[in-house]
Order: sequence, then structure tokens, then C-alpha cells
Amino acid sequence: MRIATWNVNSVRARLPRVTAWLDAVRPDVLCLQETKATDADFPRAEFETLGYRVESFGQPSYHGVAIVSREPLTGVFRGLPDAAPDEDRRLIGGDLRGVRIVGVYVPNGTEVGSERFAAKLRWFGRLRAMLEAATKPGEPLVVCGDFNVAPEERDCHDPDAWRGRILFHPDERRALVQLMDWGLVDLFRLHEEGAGHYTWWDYRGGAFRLGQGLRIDLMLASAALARRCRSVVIDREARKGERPSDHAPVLAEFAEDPGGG
DNA sequence: ATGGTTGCTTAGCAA
Repeated sequence: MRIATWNVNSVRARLPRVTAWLDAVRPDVLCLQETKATDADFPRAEFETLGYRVESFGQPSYHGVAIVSREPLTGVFRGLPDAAPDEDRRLIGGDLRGVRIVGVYVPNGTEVGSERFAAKLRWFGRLRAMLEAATKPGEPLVVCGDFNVAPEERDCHDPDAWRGRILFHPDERRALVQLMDWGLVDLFRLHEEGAGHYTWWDYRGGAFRLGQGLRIDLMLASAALARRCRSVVIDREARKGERPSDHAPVLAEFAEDPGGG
């Protein structure tokens, strides 16, 4: 089974690129973040033409997540369990062939020390509480998406410059560690130890051309699923060319469950 | 250097 995640920064603005990528790669599942479309405005037909189903949890203008998959997900859930009715739409999940898949768009935080920054830190704790309440240890689980924090120095092109900034502040990295301490493994690091592998480059200042990126799009998995992970690839090619997202997609491959299913 | 770019929705916000 192959599962991908991509912050597309508007599914409508990115539609030709996303559908072309999907048709070329043909993953079983693609989790989308920053769809920036209501469920009614999601360009569903273009995905269905390619043989994919769409589960969307969107809102106008900002944020929004979705999962597209070749087979239907079961037990689809939308939002954190303790979310207020008017809260930003940042989480969607469901089950496929015995694997629980959760797509997340962690709040950016906007500015270190702001109320939004505090809410970002709390969001990691709320996600952990959801896993504790709803997921059994030993269950195959992947939590993937835009975490808006680079885990380690090797995930940041200039750690000294970024240490106190949003996306690489020590408080954010600590919040991520506390989430992962529930029992989540950074799948990319099972296969690659080196620095210089990024998933996001700021639109401003020619960051992509200059190699100034951060690895903030992650696939985190329980041990039960991590042991089945065969590869994780960041598709930098998808960040090139005309009108790209500021994020590259990440694709993971898993061996089938030896227990069947 | 408190800059720069992009998208949504139409001037300001969020990222």
C-alpha cells in the first residue's frame, strides 16, 4: 500500500498539477492539506474521473483537509474530538485495509509568542489525547500531513538562523516530541539519515532555488506500521515549474499486512 | 533587511 501527503495550497489553484501527479504516481491514498475550498467547492469530479474517491473537510478561504483514495475509507472522522463547531478544519481520518490514516494540517502559529502560537502548541497535545482515547497500541496507524515544525537540525537548511523562528522554535519541536512519545516514528528517518531533505520552501526570496527549505511535512507511524514501511520519498520535482505549491508531496510504501486483510 | 510571494476574495488576512 502506498500513502502520500501533500499541502497543495488550494486544491482549485493546484488542480492540474495535483491530478497529473496523482495519475502519474497512482498512490492508494493521498492526504491533502490547505485545500482552501468548502466541501461543495471541492473539484470532486476531476478526482473521480481518475478513479479516486474524495472525503473532504473544508472551509472557505483558509485551511481545509481531504483524503482521496482508490478504495473507500471506512469510519471516516472529521476534526479533533474536542473541536469547537467553528474551529478551523485541520484533521480528517479513516481506515483502509486495517490501517488507520489521519491527515493533519497543524496550525502554523503565525508568530512566536502569539495566542495562535500557544494554540499551535496545544493542538499537538489535543492530537495526542485523540490518539490515546481512540487508538489501541499496536494498531497500524499513520498520522501524516503538514506539521508546521521541522523536527531536528538536519531538517532545517540554517538551524542557527531559524532556532527562534516559527516552524523551528524549541517549544514547537518539544510539542512534536511529546506527540511522538505516544508511540510514533518519523518514517522518513527510517530510510535517510542525512541533512538537506526538505518538503517546504517559502515562496519569498527564491528559497527553493537557493535550497532554503525545511522538512515540515511528515509521516508518523505506530511501530506496528513502521515495521512495514519500505520507502519514503519526497518528490522535489513537484515543487518545480509554473505555479507550484510551496510544499512537495511525500510518498510512503508499506508491505502488506502478513496477517492478511 | 520586520523585507519577500501566493491564494482567496476583492483589501486584508493567513501562511
